[in-house]
Amino acid sequence: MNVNLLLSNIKKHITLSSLEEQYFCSQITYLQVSKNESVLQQGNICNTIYFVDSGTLSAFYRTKGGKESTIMFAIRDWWITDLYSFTNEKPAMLDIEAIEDSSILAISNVKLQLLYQKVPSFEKYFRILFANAYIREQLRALDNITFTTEERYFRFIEKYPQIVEKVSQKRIASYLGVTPEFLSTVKKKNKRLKLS
Amino acid sequence: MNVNLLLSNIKKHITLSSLEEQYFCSQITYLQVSKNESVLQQGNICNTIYFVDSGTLSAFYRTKGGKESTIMFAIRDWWITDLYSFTNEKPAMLDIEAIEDSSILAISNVKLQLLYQKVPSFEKYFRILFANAYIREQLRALDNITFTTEERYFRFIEKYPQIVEKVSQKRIASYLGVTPEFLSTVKKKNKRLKLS
DNA sequence: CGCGACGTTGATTTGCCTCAACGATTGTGG
DNA sequence: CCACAATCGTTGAGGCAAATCAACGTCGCG
Repeated sequence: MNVNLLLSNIKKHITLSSLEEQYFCSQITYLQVSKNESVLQQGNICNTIYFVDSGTLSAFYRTKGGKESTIMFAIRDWWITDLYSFTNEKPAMLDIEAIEDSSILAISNVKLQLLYQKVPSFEKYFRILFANAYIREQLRALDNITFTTEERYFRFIEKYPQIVEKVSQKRIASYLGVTPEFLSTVKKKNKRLKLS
Repeated sequence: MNVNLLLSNIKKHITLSSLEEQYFCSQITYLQVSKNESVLQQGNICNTIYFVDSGTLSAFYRTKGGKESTIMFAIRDWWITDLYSFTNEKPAMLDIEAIEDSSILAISNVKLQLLYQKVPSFEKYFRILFANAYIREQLRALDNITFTTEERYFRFIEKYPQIVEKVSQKRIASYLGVTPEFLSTVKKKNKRLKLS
């Protein structure tokens, strides 16, 4: 396992002594998941947070009708979990799956609580992470209630080009809350405009 | 000024020595705002976070077209700020206004950073707060992309009855991202259903 | 090779918006 | 304290955006 990416992510926000770094690494576990493999299923309690070292994961909600609503994508250098289930120890609403072969670092809830105690600067690290996640989601809500589908689509591909590379049109539609068919016509319309 | 509500909120998550508590209180400022008064205007840098001791505030985005998109409401016992502007020290996208006469406790960015240093358990407090805020916004995004307007309306009034008491229909529509007219017809339709 | 998922296109339907008009309520200046 | 203006919620007519359903070509995969 390779913790360099994760460590350099952490060091953007806090500094660790070499002892602390060592302790942290001893708490991390490594796992590889292949495309379409699941790391969390709706109904189970999510007791792990995942850091994507390589590959791409997606978290989504499966409605009774069988439709999927994508909550988030996680590419290289992103954390992902069902934070609701994780913090409240309630059954997960979300599924989390790899949408390509991926290498993942993981830390359990129990070990994270210990980590907070032994290395309090991780409180700061996750305080910053959650604040940023909150800001992102707030901006997403703003987009959802303010802009048309078309505008939201182009704002998305501008904001997350690295995700667009990795993820099918269908999943982007599911993230935006529209049908794949409609996304297709939006693209076509704008292609014509560009050419003329 | 009365800090009891805020202190009891904090003590749900962390414990403070009496010295720490005293220091914290010395950093807090008190302000009263009357209905329609603004505490933040789009374009200004937001360097304060606000805790609502009594009353109700709302944060919203004003589009070029003059439409307003409500990002959040803050009632008694809630924090509110433009966190994007606050953490990045960039011009605020949001306006924050009192929608009824309100009593507010405030702490500036500078003082908050000091507080983190002097009383590190506040890292934990805000870590938990931001995590919860993140979860809430994620669930909101899920609602936005998964459910119809009608379903979202009833989920909202069920989830936030205390907000519904305080806030006009127009603002709820603006929070849900629909027109007040349409919300009106949704209500009417369901009133008829209940009666029959 | 053949099956199944994906992206595309078109016809039809539906949800929601726009605009306009109206009473009811709130707020405000004389 | 009243008269007037302004805002809010409601209702209806008409239009547009997006969903649904169905059909088809393409590609990756077993």
